[in-house]
Amino acid sequence: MTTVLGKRLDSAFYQRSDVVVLAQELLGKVIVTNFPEGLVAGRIVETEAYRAPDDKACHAHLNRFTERTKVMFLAGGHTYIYLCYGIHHLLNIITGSVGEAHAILIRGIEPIIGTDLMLRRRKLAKLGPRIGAGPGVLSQALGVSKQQNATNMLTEETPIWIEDDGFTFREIIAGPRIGIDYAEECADWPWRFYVSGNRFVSKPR
DNA sequence: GTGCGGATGAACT
DNA sequence: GTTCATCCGCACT
Repeated sequence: MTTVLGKRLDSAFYQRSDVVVLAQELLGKVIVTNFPEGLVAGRIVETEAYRAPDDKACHAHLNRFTERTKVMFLAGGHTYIYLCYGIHHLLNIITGSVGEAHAILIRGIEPIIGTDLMLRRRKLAKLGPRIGAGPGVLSQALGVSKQQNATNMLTEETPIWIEDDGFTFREIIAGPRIGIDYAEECADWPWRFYVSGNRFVSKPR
């Protein structure tokens, strides 16, 4: 099983049921993609937790089961990637056991490996926040799209996986999630987590 | 079959 | 601060 900096996160990590804790623990982990054009890796600096069935912002609120949400009910360790605003592919990590439709949205990454390829994919000349700050741009930098939806990152060779290299950030900040005003009282839940002072954290509108 | 709006980003003013 | 690109999922007929 290919790794580049540490060991891959395993089922024991992904399949715990507290998605809000896991969203915090994902900060500092390294997300890797390996496509024919090259391998790239970035450290996760911003996440959001989405929990079924009680969270109104979660696509699987009340365990709603549709063609789109069915992958959320798979075992922790699968990807959930969907198209938002008809343009942006948003990358989520499914957590919990089979039937628990929890997801963690990756919202910010700090490039570590393959920065040049990420810059090319983003059509940028030099390194800056626009390479990885925001859920849409980070998917573009990593080269992921809906085609990688439902990837099981626990199997042998996958185009996308997450590693733990032992690194942890010191100061984590919690705040309300972005872009979910419709979610009523759930809109205020402080389930967005980010690294204090890191420039690859997205900016609220 | 149709209509609405969204877990956004970029380019404007 | 505002506008717009762009399209699928979902609810409803």
